[in-house]
Amino acid sequence: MAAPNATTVRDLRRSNRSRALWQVFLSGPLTRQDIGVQAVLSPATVSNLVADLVADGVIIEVGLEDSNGGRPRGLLQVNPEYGYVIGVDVGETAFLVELFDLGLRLRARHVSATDMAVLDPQDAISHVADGIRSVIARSGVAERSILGVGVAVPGLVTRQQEAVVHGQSVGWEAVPVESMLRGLVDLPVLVDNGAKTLGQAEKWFGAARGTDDAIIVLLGMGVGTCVISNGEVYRGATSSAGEWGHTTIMVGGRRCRCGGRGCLEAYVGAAAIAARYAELTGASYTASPASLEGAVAAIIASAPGDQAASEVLDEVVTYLGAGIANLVNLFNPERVVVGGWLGHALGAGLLPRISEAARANALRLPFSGVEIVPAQLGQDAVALGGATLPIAKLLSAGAMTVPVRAERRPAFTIS
Amino acid sequence: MAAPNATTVRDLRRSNRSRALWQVFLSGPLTRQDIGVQAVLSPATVSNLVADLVADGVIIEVGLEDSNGGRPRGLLQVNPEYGYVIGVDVGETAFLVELFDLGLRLRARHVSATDMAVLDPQDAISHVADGIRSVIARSGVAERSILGVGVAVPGLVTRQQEAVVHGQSVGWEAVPVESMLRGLVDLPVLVDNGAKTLGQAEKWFGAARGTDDAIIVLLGMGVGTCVISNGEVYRGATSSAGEWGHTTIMVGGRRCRCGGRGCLEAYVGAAAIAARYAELTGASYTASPASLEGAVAAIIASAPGDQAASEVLDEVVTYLGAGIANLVNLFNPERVVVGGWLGHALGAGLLPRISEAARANALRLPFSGVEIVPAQLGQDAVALGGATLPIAKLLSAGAMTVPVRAERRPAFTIS
DNA sequence: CCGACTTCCTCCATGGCGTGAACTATCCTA
DNA sequence: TAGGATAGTTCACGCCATGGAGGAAGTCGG
Repeated sequence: MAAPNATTVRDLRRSNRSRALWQVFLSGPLTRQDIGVQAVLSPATVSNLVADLVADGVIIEVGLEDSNGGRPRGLLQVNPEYGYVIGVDVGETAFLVELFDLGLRLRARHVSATDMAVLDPQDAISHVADGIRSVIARSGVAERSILGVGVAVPGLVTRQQEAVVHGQSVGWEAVPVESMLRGLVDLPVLVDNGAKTLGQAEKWFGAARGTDDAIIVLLGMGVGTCVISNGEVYRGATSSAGEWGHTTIMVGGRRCRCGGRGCLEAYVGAAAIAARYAELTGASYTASPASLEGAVAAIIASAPGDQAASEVLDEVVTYLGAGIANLVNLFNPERVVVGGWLGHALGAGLLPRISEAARANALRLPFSGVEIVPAQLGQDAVALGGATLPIAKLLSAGAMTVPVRAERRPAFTIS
Repeated sequence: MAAPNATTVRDLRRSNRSRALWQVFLSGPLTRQDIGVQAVLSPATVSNLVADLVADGVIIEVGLEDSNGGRPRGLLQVNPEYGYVIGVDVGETAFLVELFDLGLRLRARHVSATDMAVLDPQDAISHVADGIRSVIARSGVAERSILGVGVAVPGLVTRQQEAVVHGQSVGWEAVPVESMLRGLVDLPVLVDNGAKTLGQAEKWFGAARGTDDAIIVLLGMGVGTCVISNGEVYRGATSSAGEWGHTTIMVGGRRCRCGGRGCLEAYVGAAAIAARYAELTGASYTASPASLEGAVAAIIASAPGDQAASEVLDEVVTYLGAGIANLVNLFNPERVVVGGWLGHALGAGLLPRISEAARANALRLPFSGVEIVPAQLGQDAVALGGATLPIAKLLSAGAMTVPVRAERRPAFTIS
């Protein structure tokens, strides 16, 4: 994970520290020997690094492993009290701000119901800042021990210098969330797309754990993915990779809210399901994001007996299967995780059928190496995912206080 | 490019050697200063490394840069005579074997027309081996100075221990090309999918040069891609990523030779174009791979006046645009390169329309950062791409004779 | 032709690093 | 309580990149 391209012996040290630390964080508690094996470091080096890390308070020794005739192995873990992180979920109907320790135990939470439709970006950000101040106060944690804030937002996030959010669904056009928030709270701020943070949470703690090539599919109002490649979130050139919902699955097909035709989301998105059901039953349909979840749940529940409902779901299975097959063909993952509130609702009973539909549409070979599984974390893990952003930064830096030393040149790029 | 995850100071040396060498190879001739800037190394280190590399004969000093009042800068280049590589294109109708020096200058070529349909894998491989022996003999190069053979094959390539080829279009089922060929020629053998080798060639020397996130789209009988991510070929879990031709673009659509329905290839593949034209004109159509290229060229040429032809091409533009848009949404590249023989044929006149169709189907933001350009290398670059495989291996190893030292443990993986 | 100057490159002392081998710590068993 | 086993630490060693000093190789003006 994030091998910090080392060129000097000092970089090497940091790189090794980082490797050891990642291991302990993700699969701790671990013995020194485990670290050596997993991070490919000699016992002497591990001992040396661990001593440093313990001295810095980043990791702590928690108990001993039982021995059978020899000195017992010490168990090492990241020190939960080393620092704290804040994760923010900027949702379309509510803001969720959560403060965690480094063990990802929730220490404080702040929820504010809001309607993004009537909130301009400036107001939204100041609500977020209020939430941040609130969880800090409530948790009683010293502000200087907070490592950073990770903000998950709906919509595309691009980064030239700072993260800028383009939230089509909430009417945000090039909102520089990162710098705006930095002006309100004096903490490191990291911004990323909600699907990507949730995906990272599933990768670290959920159904994508232990996989280096996975795709987390998120179904809800919108339809998105988080692609994990080589153990890291795949971003592409401007960090907007994984936009699956508006890929064309039916040329010239149904109209989509994005203005296009035949987008996947126009067939398997929550709004599409409700609209299609209404169309079949002749019911008058008024889309309201708030009631959508109940409406879709009702359709799924009534499917066994209800002709229209089961027809709608058949269609969802078909299109979703084709869409997942496309992902399998293009990305060749070893696991596809189906999540999002709609994913959970469908997954319970329909996953085998979706899987079968994917098999029918995918190439045999890539499909044979993939497993399709339900997500393990709920929608509330978006904020947790946000909190992973500053943690990833910490771990990749090896939890070293950055030495003040001018970078020689820009980053490493070929031609 | 391939930062060899260093953990010891020796690894560090090799890593830095590798960085310098990659730079010189890809953007040489270069001065020592250039290397320092691009690879982020101090002048002293560059000097040191270069001295080593020159002593090993890997790079050579070629001329001096003009000075204006100071010692002139020496220009460094990879020594073309340091070693030789062989690239093999296992095509469906011919085998092409080419021997290059490290400057990628062609030194010898061997072509053998063959019909894969009537050739079993064992025979095919022995033809390839003959070709390899032939180019070695013809070039007069000492066998021990040959660094390796890179073989580009049609079909999927998976690698557990050794590369195994699954070539649906040529009827190959799990053929262990790597070990078979290794039994016949005493050289390092590397096997990869033809689209990926061509893509790597475009990335190193062609239209994808200088980009870290690109997609090379290959149109011909089949429809495939090579995805470049972070400057390297994206492979996925089992190295079969990028299978674009059989992604569904039209649920329940036209039948495809893969057995599925609505695959992209069934709309924009060469066979589909010819078949569709025949259907519209009522002509009897007999698909023959050999005549296909001419038939499609004729359709394209006659399009301005021919109603049926222009209708067929309109359709191709529409579907291809949607397909490319899907790639842009999912991978967020900064460049899409359109190649393959059909790509060249279409590209000449239709690229603007294809581009426009892609724009119409892609999300605004990712599309705004992408340029769609024609490929610069022809289909014969598949063998050249094969030759890049052993070169990549050489460069990533820093052209160091591998020290015989037991690896401590498996590779670096998280949890 | 010669010195002054400029720029590039190399050499060297220094501080860091990971490593194997020797050594110490800590437990179990008898 | 001694002996054995396993875990962890210390230390000398060899290797590395680096800044600074100094050598190399040109240009330019006289």
